[in-house]
Amino acid sequence: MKSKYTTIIDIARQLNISKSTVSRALTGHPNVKEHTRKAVLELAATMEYQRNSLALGFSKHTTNTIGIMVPEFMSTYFPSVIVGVQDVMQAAGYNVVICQQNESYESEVSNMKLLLSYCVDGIIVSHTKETRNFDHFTLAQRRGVPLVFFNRVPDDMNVPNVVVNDYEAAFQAVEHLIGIGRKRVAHLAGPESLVNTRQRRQGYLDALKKHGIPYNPDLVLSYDLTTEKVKIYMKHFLDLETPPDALFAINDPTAIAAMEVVKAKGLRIPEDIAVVGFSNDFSAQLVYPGLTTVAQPTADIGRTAAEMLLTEMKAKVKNDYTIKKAPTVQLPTKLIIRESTMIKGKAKKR
Amino acid sequence: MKSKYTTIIDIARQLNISKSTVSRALTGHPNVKEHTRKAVLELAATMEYQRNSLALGFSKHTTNTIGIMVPEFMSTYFPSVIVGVQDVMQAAGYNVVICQQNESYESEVSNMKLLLSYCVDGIIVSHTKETRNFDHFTLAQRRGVPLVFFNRVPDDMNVPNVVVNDYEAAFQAVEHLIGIGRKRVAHLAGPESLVNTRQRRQGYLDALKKHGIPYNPDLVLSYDLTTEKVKIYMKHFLDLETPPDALFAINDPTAIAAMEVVKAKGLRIPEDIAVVGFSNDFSAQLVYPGLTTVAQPTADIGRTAAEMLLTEMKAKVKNDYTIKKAPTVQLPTKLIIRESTMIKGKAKKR
DNA sequence: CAAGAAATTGGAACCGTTCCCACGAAAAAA
DNA sequence: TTTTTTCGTGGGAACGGTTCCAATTTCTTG
Repeated sequence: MKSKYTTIIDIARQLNISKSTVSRALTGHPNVKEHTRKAVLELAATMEYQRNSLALGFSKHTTNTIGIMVPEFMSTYFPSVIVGVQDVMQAAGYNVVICQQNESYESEVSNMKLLLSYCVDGIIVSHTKETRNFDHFTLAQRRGVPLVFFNRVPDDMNVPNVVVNDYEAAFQAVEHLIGIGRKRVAHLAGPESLVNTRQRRQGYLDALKKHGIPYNPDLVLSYDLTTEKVKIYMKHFLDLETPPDALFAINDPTAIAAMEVVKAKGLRIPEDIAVVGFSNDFSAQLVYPGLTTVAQPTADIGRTAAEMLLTEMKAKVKNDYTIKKAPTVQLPTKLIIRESTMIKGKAKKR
Repeated sequence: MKSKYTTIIDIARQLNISKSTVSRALTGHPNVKEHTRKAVLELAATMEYQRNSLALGFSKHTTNTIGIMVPEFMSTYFPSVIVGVQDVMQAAGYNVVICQQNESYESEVSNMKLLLSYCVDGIIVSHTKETRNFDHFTLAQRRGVPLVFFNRVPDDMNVPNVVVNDYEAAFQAVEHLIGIGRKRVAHLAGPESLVNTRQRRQGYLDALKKHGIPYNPDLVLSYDLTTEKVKIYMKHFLDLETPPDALFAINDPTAIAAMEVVKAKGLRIPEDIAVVGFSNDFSAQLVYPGLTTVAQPTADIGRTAAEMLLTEMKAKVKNDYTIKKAPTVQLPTKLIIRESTMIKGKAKKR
């Protein structure tokens, strides 16, 4: 009665048998007499025995648990990916613990060390916007803990990852804006540290080029993804001598915050300025007018990343991606056209 | 070189000292010679030593980690509470792992056992809509692991919890609807299993009673919080011989889904039917027209729950809530009035 | 019925860390 | 100088479970 929980030793003592036998009975080892097994299982149930995963993980160095690290989860993007991951992992008998970094590099490093020190069997990661040093990721690899990245992938690391074609999607989005007759397309880009930022901007640039629209540096701003900055930058755009007639935003929260500024200034969307976002957050369909955006298959991204991680974990000999090419899966996106880019007459009634 | 990570034994061997001394040096025990300490810390750094938390937790039966269990996180409510929890817990030096149940009772039970088997030091919980059996919670208590509930609190358990006054908030919300002249206020309630459902409904009923509006059972429906059901029930309301002129919804996603139905039927909000939600999700301000709703101090709820849990964990002698009253904190709500209940003329321009 | 095979069980090692106890050396007090 | 503290260190138990190996029991089979 010294501790509040039951151990196999308690059970062994009560039944007057050895803890080895109790362990065998509980884990379903075949070489246990039916009579004994039944006695053990019954007593375990009445004593509310529950296996101590710490002890087990400690001795076996594997925990049947994976971690998922996301930079934030106030938009629906990451939660929805997580649900996809849990889906596959639960079916495969793994537990999933979630770590949320609040876009803080410090949190990312400490959470990575937390997961490693708890001997998780694998980690799915999308890094923060502050992350420029990837030592904590290579540390995991050196420890033999498989990593799979999604969405935000460190571009100078050769790691398994699941992404969408940001370049192509951005290209299409901007081409759509040009297609409805816009010539002065602004771009609110994300932080330079994210590979998405660079690829989406390249898509933007190349779409302009293809359609013979000269690149105007005044219409492109990188920012840190905070709402205050969107407002400042969007006001700046609108105060230009010849303001933009369209905006391609790095993501939906950016687009929505920008739309607020446009509406506050009394301008009309899409007549005065058309807007396109990215990711098809839940809010994109709610905002007025409905936001045209690039839909990402979020749940599929999660499921695919989970399956990829399962493959990595099952590899008897750990794959060494310093010498061989890491697997990459690219999932399709889809441009969802809503009122924020629908020219008059074509607009759906609401 | 047999295993991929460094242990204190490796360090001890290399320096030709005992593992006890290494342990002391690493944990900052005062009785270690400065020279020795320096040597250990240096070697630990170059060997990338990292403490095995499993071993530590296993021997000390405490892990400096707390768990938080939420039923879902596709709305902004739970993520925002979690951020509040992390805020306080990180400052207090605790790690936070998040478990998401997808509103599944099974997940809840298995995640609870997962957290217990990993010896977390405490758990913050909001239970799923399916949860009717609370054995997995009492199990935690019997193990001596403190629990703090928020939002959804099991009502026949005496447990520390952080809530808002659902009754009062609902009462005010419905009174507001009556105040703008509505007589036929419908209520889309949640599942009977949630205490919020019952309290908000009681607030609804009492507000009607206070203003002499007879209760009409046709205008109240409980449902399971799935989007499909909202559509069916809302259509049902609108097809009544004398349909409602206002709706009080159990939460914002419900209100927003209901608004879709209203708009699809060509009815105007708020002219034909005014709508009030609950919780002030991020989407409440985005939807058109803006949704009147009861704001909850989500981050504060998280912070308060975290502080309450810290108190519970620090209690030398575990509080036994079978004999004494558990602490409860009730935080204030605020009715946010937006276009969905603004009668003509008063409506803000958009 | 005895010998060998198979089934069942007990004993002990192991996993990494902390912590208590003991011991010698050095420092302080007598 | 001798005694008492203090300091720094080493040794070993403990934590809970699995697993290998050996020992014991039970079952086959000649």
